[in-house]
Amino acid sequence: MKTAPESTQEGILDEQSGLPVSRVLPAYQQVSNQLQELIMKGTLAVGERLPAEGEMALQFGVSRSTVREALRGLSSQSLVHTKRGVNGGTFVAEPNPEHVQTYLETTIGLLSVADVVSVDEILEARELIEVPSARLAAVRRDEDQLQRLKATLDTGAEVDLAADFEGHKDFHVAVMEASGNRLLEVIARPMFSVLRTRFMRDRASPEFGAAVDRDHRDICDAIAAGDAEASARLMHNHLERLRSMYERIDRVAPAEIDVETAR
Amino acid sequence: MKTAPESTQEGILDEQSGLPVSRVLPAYQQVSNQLQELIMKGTLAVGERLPAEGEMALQFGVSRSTVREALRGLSSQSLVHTKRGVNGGTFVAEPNPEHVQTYLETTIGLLSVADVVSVDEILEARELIEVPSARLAAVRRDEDQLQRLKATLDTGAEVDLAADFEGHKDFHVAVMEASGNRLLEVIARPMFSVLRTRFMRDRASPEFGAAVDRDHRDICDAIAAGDAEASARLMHNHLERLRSMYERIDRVAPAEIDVETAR
DNA sequence: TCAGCGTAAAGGTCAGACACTTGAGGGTCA
DNA sequence: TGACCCTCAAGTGTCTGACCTTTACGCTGA
Repeated sequence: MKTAPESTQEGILDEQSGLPVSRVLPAYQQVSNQLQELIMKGTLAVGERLPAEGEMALQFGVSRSTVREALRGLSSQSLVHTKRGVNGGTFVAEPNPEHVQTYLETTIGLLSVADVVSVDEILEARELIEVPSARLAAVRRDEDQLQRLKATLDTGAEVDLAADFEGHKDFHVAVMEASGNRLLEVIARPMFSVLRTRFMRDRASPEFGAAVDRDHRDICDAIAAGDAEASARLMHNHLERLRSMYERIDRVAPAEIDVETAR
Repeated sequence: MKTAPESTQEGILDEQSGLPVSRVLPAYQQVSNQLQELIMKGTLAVGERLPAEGEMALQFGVSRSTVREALRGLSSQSLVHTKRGVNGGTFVAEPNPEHVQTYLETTIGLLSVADVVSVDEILEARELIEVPSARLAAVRRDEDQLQRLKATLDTGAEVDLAADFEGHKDFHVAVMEASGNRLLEVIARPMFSVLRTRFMRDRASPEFGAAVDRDHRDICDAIAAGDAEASARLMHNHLERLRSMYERIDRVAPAEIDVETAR
């Protein structure tokens, strides 16, 4: 009988009619988990060097390959990074917002194409973050940030569509930098990128580009003037304009997009 | 001379006084990058099975270990998952918001302890997201969501401190669920968790706990009534109360925390 | 019909070897 | 003395080939 007591096992039947045990994990998982915990708890400090792969293999009682698989997982989460050569090794990585942004960009992108989150949700989230950002920027921006913000407008004769989109992004990034909250930037930037790559194929009309540009200048002026409410309001209007374009794109062929029809 | 022409190389000197080349990447990196791109482009569809490790090794012209290291990286980003046994293999994972939350939780936690982002910034970002969430929830919540929201308040006689914190979290999560924007939830939940683990050691006074509870009930009522502005306002006040406690904790010994002194 | 068992495909793990990278230290020559 | 080069060694990167473990599927026999 397979259903024999399995007596002295510490397990007791729980209410799910299964034993209160957890699934066996592969060795590389366990190694990875342990290391991650050490890093999170600060037992392994930022910048600290982990033992060499071979040494860790001994300590964990596994082969070097297993340790390496664990390390690959951690390094792809940017928790550690490795260096070759003498004095090389595996080091606890310093947390870097850019890594988070890269990760979020790919993930939100996937969530979007898989329709787990809709474009509408992204737009809404973006608005929730960017409107207050503009408000904060008006109050907090220093001279440097203001200059950088203005610089994103200096496209002048540039009418290249791709460059336009770039400038568009730069402007919004600059606003969030000026808001003085890096976390907001980390979160919002990936949303741009996703929207951008999702709609990049579509070419907005020159009129639309001009309208966007005008919006940007108005917002910039409001921020320069330190007018928080105007900044927020203008940013809101601007994002509404963009939203209507995106919605239009989702319904009709790209070529038909126009600032007029998008209303 | 080592500085010989290296003539026919396609490289031309760029303005950075370096060749326009990119750093040589380890094989596992290249494999990982290629696979990631295929997944992002949709060439490998969600749920699709990748070739067996040995087969990929042949196709990429590397050893199986190298392929495995690449796969570990992808799987720790939840881009793929593996199954053993017959009909096992590596499959393109379906995007799952929970994975993102887990990742963000660890990362924001690290950014916080490393002081790359301050607690203030997290609090501010949280407020920016949660206040509008409450406003949206008031308008959009369906009956189910409202019930779940109310359920988080039914702690009754429970005065357990840890459970209190749990309930606290559940309430806020329920509000964001009711807001109808999953992306917001994905972003905001990790922020709770970070704040929570960062301050869990500190025991707020019973008076403070009671005040929090009262806030929650008021917000819940406003949402139930569909009063968007009241919901937003109450949520704002609530978060201000929490903020003042956190700030207080950052300055004084945990034991001294009190709803009165926190003002 | 169905329980049980064998089988084979695929991932998981290991041991050992060699290649490649790179800083450090020492030696050489001007 | 100082600049340059060479060698060495530590450590990661990669490969090979073997064996273990898991698990769906299909066969077999009651």
